[in-house]
Amino acid sequence: MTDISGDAAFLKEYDPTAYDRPSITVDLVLLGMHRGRLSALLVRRDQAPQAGYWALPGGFVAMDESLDAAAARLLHDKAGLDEAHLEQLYTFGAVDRDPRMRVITIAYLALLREDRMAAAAGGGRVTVAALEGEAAEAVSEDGKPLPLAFDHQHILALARDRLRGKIDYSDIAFALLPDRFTLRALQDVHEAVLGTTLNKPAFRRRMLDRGRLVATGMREEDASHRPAELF
Amino acid sequence: MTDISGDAAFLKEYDPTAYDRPSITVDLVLLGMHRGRLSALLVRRDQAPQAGYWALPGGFVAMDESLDAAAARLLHDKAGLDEAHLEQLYTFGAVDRDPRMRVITIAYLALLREDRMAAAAGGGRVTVAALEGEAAEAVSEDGKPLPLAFDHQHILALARDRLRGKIDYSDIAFALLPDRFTLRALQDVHEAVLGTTLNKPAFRRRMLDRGRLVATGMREEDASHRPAELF
DNA sequence: AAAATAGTGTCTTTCAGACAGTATACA
DNA sequence: TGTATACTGTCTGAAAGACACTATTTT
Repeated sequence: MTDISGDAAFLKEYDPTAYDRPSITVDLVLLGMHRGRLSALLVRRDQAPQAGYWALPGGFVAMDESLDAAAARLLHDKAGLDEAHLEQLYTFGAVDRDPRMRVITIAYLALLREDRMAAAAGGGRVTVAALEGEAAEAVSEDGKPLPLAFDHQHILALARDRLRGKIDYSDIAFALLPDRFTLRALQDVHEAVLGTTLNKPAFRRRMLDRGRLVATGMREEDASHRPAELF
Repeated sequence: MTDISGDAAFLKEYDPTAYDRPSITVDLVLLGMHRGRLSALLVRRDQAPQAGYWALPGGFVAMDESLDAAAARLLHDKAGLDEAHLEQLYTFGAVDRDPRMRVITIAYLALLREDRMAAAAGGGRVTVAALEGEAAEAVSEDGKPLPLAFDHQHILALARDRLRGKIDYSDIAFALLPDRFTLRALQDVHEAVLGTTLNKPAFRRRMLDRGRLVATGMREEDASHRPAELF
């Protein structure tokens, strides 16, 4: 053992064009609230492999753009959004994950506000699927399970798990809500993401003690009572 | 907006060989305890760009191996190890991170036991560097800072942060210790990783209550008292 | 007035930090 | 016997869950 080093630096000096190289894509997991549930934006494939299956929107990485830039470009092109929480999720590189050729994809997690999700819901090849159960299975609005292409079901589950892991120590929940929202709405988002039910007073205390929320004096306009609004 | 889909599926039907593609490598961040401090294994570059600088061991991903397989192969070739904690860390894809060509690297975090770190320490082009401070700067055994090649300093810092984030809710600390160890040794590892000092009774309680440790009746052989051994 | 939901007060449990104490090895 | 370290008991304070209560709107 301890044969460290040796040939890597050597190989790196070779003419790069002499090697076969995998194709590199970026896939986006666009998550947001829709009809009270955590949902994802999916595109129906209409081409050769896995036609009819649903896939994450994605595209190739250009030679002159970084991975983050490629993800931002795709977010703009596919969802018309320039501002959204966007973070790298995980890189998937199984040899046969795409039957046509070797494709390595860097998955990005993007969080959308509810109105953006609703705006995209209508289109024919685009759908908004609720994520259900431990495997984050995609389910259409009328309750039917949607079959996912390639390893995208797996990617979806990982994105949901990442969101679950980060939601209660980071600010990402705010990315799923409009500028002003009620504490009840914030708690609904947490509950939908975690798939649990939370204690109301404890939730209020935690959120307010954290100091990230700012009370606007304004009230909600609706049926029953009216809550103070917060950043 | 909502122009989702459209050209990505279209592009994917093109002949893949028609596109330029980045080179794909896997880099390993090999972390372990050494002389009581969290340390990393580094290799000195002796070739053209950044010769003399220190780098993470790495290599190209073959067309017929997955990313995980490539990381495992590199771990075997470079450190002679077949069993170690190995997990994907992050993918780095800045356009100019390597001056020679476009290289995207998938960084993996590998955790080594202390004896493995010590075994590798001797070699000429290989060193074991302690990680210091907020930026996880690499420092040689005689206290000199080691300049890192490319964006490897950044990768190192991210690996250390990942370790910090996971150490107290996962079992990864055990990957840094031999099969049997004392609670004091386990606490030392936690403190070295976190860069803090921990409360002893509270630490004991947490670890024992977790139920992952199993007491062997055996005792340490040393100077003062002797602790029960675990896991 | 009734219903519904926002918002609060308080009790209890849990758990971490702090500190002091006891136990067992070696010199 | 003295020193060093493993190990434990207990107090205190912070925070979460549970539950009941008050407040303010609409119908």
